[in-house]
Amino acid sequence: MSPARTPVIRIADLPGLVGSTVTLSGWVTHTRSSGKVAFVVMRDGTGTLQCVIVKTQVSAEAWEAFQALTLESSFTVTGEVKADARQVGGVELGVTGLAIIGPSALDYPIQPKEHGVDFLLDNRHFWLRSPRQVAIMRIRNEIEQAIHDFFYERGFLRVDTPILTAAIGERSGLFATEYFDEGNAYLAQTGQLYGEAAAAAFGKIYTFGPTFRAEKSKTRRHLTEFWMIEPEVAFNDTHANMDLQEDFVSFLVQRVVERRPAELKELGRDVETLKKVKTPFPRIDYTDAVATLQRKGSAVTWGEDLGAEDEALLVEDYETPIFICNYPKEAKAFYMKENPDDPRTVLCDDMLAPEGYGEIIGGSQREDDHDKLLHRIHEEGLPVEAYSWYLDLRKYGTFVHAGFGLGLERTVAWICGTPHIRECIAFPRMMHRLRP
RNA sequence: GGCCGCGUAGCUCAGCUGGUAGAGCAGGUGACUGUUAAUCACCGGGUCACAGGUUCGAGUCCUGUCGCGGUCGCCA
Repeated sequence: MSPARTPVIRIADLPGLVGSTVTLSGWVTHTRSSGKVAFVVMRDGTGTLQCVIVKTQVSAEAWEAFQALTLESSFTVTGEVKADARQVGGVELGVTGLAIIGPSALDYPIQPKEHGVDFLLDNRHFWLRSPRQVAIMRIRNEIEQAIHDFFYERGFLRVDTPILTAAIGERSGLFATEYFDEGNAYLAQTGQLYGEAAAAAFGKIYTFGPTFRAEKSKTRRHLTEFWMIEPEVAFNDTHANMDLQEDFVSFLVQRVVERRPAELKELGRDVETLKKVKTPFPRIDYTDAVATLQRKGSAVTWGEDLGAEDEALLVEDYETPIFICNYPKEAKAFYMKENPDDPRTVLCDDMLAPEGYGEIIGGSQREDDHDKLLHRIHEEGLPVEAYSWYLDLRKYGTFVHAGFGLGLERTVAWICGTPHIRECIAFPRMMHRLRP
């Protein structure tokens, strides 16, 4: 036998409850007092609510409880829901009772004023409570859900690939840790190679997980721990791969535009700009891109990877993301398939987001020829033993296949219009930031 | 790692060609019956990152150290 329970009411529920008396719990974001009338702004994660307390209409205990409320104290309040056009949700609460749950010490670090980003990140556990951060996290959540919906509806299988791996993947920095008698284990930089094995088992797969890069990158586009989504599709070539990428990214953007207008407004994001993100996205051959860049005054020469400045120059003429395809072999990873039309290049693409947000996707058709792949592994000086199972995929029923990796935080940053990627994950990990 | 910049009150910052520490916000006390980062009055609050140097005198100039940020490279 369990006792009768009343459902918990949240601030977001209140517009439908005008005229009724409700009890809510939450935290203080702000208090104001004019002597005998006082105002407390409560937040509960679903919204904010102004609670109006008139001294002559509440008990002495409730009035004293109000007096003792400090910023971020948790409290329970009872009152009548009243329509009030001046309020954000269109309602306020005429308080009849108020009790403190947990008082908040007077030195709560985040005040209703401007703070520096570094200070805010030191207090990330509190910063997350602010309306802007709540909006970013809700949009991130919307994007994550949309990713799962997109692939589920298309018959993809989600595969969770290992985070602890033997050295495999790309050449960039690895985080190492001792692993029993097996020597070092490394935190995964990509699930792709496992994704390729899974694609041969299930046809269409995607991974969704954390990845780790130990480079000492100090830019607004880098984290040491970030979340990556890596689809891999059997029998897709590089063209089908780009079709999937543009369908995917435009789906994510339109989903946020449709379902999260309030959050975009909170962030001051221009929705019209996002609405322009429709397929097809321009596909620019690397060789043509270099020519364009040289015409624009860049010093790049054929064979070099494109720098951040070059990418910005290319993107400035477009309102959608663009693809840069078929880079020189030397600039790209060993597993990318040689371009049969120009063996100096590989069948790959980078998707560059507009407005200077940079690369959000890197993709390629994979090398499916056993001997060519083995040759590339030798060329890169990689340990062949570590890749034996990966080579086996080409030995036992090799298959044309392609895939890509989407950086979640970069995508969230672009869609939200945030200046820095570090606001786009709850607890960012960077070179100089391991806590909170 | 290269280059550029920053470090002054709990927070955001000002502090000129060197002259002995400031504002706003936050906090405390009081006033106010409709405020939206309310307003008004009063109050407390500092090893000017650290260590040297120049100088009669250094927050300010010089050197070094530490910490941090931006940018580039690496990539998503």
